[in-house]
Amino acid sequence: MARKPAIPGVDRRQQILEAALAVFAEQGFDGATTKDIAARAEVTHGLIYFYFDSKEDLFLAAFEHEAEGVFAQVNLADEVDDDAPVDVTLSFMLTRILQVLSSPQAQHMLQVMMHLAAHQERAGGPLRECKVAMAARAARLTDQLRQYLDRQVAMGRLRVVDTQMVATLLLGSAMTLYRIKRYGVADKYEGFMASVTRAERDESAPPVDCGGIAAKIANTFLHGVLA
Amino acid sequence: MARKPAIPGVDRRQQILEAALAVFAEQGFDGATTKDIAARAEVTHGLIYFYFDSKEDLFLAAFEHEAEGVFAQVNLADEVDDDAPVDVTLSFMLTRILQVLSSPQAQHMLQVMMHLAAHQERAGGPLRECKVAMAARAARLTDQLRQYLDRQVAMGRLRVVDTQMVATLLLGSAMTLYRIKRYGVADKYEGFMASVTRAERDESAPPVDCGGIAAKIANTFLHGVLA
Amino acid sequence: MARKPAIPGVDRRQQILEAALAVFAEQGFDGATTKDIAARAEVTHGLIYFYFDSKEDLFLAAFEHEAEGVFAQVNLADEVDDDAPVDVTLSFMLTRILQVLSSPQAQHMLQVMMHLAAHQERAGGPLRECKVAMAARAARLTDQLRQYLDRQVAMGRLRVVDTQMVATLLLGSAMTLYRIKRYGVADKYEGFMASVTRAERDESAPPVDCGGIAAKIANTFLHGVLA
Amino acid sequence: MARKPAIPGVDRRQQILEAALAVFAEQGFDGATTKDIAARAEVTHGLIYFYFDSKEDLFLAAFEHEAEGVFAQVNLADEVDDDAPVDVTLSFMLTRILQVLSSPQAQHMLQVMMHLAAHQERAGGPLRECKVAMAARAARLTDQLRQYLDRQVAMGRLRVVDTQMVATLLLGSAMTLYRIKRYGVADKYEGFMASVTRAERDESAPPVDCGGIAAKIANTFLHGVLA
DNA sequence: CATGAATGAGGATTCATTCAT
DNA sequence: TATGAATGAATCCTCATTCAT
Repeated sequence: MARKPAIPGVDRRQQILEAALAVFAEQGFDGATTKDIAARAEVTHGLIYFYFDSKEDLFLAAFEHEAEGVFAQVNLADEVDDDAPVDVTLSFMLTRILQVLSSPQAQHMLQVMMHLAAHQERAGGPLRECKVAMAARAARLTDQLRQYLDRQVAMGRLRVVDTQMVATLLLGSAMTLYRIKRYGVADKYEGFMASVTRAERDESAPPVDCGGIAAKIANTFLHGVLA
Repeated sequence: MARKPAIPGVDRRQQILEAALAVFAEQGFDGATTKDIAARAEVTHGLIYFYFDSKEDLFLAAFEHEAEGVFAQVNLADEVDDDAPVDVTLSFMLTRILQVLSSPQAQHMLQVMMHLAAHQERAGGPLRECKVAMAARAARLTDQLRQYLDRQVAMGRLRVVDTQMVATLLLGSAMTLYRIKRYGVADKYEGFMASVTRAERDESAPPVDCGGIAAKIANTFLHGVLA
Repeated sequence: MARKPAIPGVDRRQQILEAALAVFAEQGFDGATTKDIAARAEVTHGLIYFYFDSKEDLFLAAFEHEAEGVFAQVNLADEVDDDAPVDVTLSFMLTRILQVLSSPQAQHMLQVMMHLAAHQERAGGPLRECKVAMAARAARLTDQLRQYLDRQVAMGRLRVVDTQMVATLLLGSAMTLYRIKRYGVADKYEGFMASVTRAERDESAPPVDCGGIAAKIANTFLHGVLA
Repeated sequence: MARKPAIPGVDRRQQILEAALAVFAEQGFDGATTKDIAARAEVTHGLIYFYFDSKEDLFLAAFEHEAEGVFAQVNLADEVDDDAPVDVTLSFMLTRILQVLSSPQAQHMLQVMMHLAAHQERAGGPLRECKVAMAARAARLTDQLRQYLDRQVAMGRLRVVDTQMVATLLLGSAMTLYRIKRYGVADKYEGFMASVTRAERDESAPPVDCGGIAAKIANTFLHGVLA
């Protein structure tokens, strides 16, 4: 895991990849410059083109590089006990996801995803495959959660609802709260759009209580808010 | 060479503003070029600088121009009947919001907001005030919803929960489902991130059933999913 | 002499001419913008092109407009008394010239002349005639002074010298000292190039003692500095 | 497309610097275009920005680059013999200065100085430091000459006069005559302003007789013109 | 006369990309 | 591998100039 080895010949490619993800996260694809990336990687500008064919190529590589690692860690299917109480299992799943998304690497990736999501035209190019790949990975997560819900419905533990929708809302809610906890403006501005509006640089933000968020969400969705 | 004020009723400034919002929505601030905007507005490149001082100025103007109009239409507080059944009122509120967000203008604005949300560094400049202004507007919505929830809790119609969080989740969920219905990839890729990953150009997309979405969300949050 | 009459219809052309000279004086031909000139003249940008064909045309007009007036005031030939003592006459002539150059109008003109003098290529265009016209006017001054010197040499009051050169040096010295007194950096930087290096905006500079400068120069040139 | 470091001995930066000085000399700061400079340097437009941050940066670099070299060659103090006859020493000093100013590099520099001198507003920016630096260098020259004069006054060889003024006039006169000899319009237009009005491109102008000019000036100032 | 909107060419600057070394 | 110089297209912006009203 030698990072930035100063000693030449070691993994410059790696350095570039990491720097690129960071810069793309902050500035977006268009806003990022290859020179910035080189500087961040402590590498000469030209070297980028030894390892990568183009800015786009670099973007793809940097993104997939991290995406692979991050998503490999989340596999809801393997660890689920269908017989455990629903609230426990649900909390557990959401906690797991939030924990993975909390890693610094995942942070950059999520940020890049937001840029990707915002773009339209540009995505007509090769960046599109990136979006599709992401969507697939995301879909896998939702699917696993939905399948769990389906089984619980079959077991009579949950009432008959649109499980696809519920799975989607559960995961979306987790993301929303996570972003607010991490970047959210204190009290006033917390809101559904705050999630979209706050994304400031604050690497040193306090760790988020993943378990707590997960539990609150699970409780709300399971019991509802009616008296 | 003063040309085409031929069409006298047409306000060039307006055309530029609208074209700008559309292009910024598609490409983001960095990706958009003033030339593209001019072309879209069917205006010469130079004219932009007659009306606006800079690309940034144009961005701000275009954004605020629309934001004002859009948010003015959503005022949850005025139309709420505290005595009506909770599910009716809640559905009504969410429907209202979704309807407003469905307008083409709002679409562009939302897209731009996503770009804004994704950026970090760039926001250090004058674009930041834009984000802050947005956050404030968004917060107002959440607040109104939360206050309604608070009153219902006081009336004993809802159990005691974190109303701020619930309000946030309700609005966030509405947004998520809306995006999926409108842009979502059919079955497979619908997922919590699909909301973030799909945002293709499809002006001719079928109208979204705002009332339906609202009702489903209200039902889920109110009653929970337990059997 | 109604200046800037606010009441429309009056001499807008005049206003523009004056503003143009001032701006050209400060910024040079290339540095000046027609918009700046319009603003200074409190006139709309477009109006300039009603009165003048082009920036160049305006430059020429503004320059000649003032040059005519200024140079008309200096006519050394008419007022010279060949029989008066040389030092008196010489002082008188130099004083006269310096006084004329002290007027605000002349200041702008001189400044513009410096810009003109500095340019080469550009002068290949129509600005060249401007330079030539100036040179002719300047030459007339030198000639008149030289003719006076020639007559004094013939009268045996001056020794036989290169009168053309002396005339040139006398006028050049007057200019040099004038500029230093008016714009010069206090003590340290006064120098032969200071004349070329200092030309700051200071409309409110104290009036220069034209007579004093003239007397000192006359004395120096007449008697020399040897003990 | 890295091309022509083919000619390895040629320093591109140097080429640009020289081309810049030449173009700035001809056109002034505003009139010069970076494209012109690039063309003159036989370099692509973009390369300028590899070596310099901006047009202004380039201007400063080009100017100081040459100024340093030129002024280093003129050091009146070192070579003066206080005991030699005044006319000899004075002629020597002026000759020295004129010779240095005759070099092609110095020519460009002087031209640029004239542009600088003519400007006011623009100088409010970073170009101002340029002017100040120049003024200081010029002042050094005058000082050295004045100190020599002071010593001669103390030795009783010169009468008591305003040595600062005389030094200034001597140097100014040298400059004036030099310019006239080099660029002056034949007979008619030679005059005190011709110095300011003529500055045409004529690289192939005949060499100026520095010694002759110097001698004539020294003679005039020392003995005066009275019979 | 006067205005202000409109135009288009050009200017400084940036940036992805290439290539000799 | 690695460097850094070099390229040229594209970008944002300015400005002289024009013209309908």
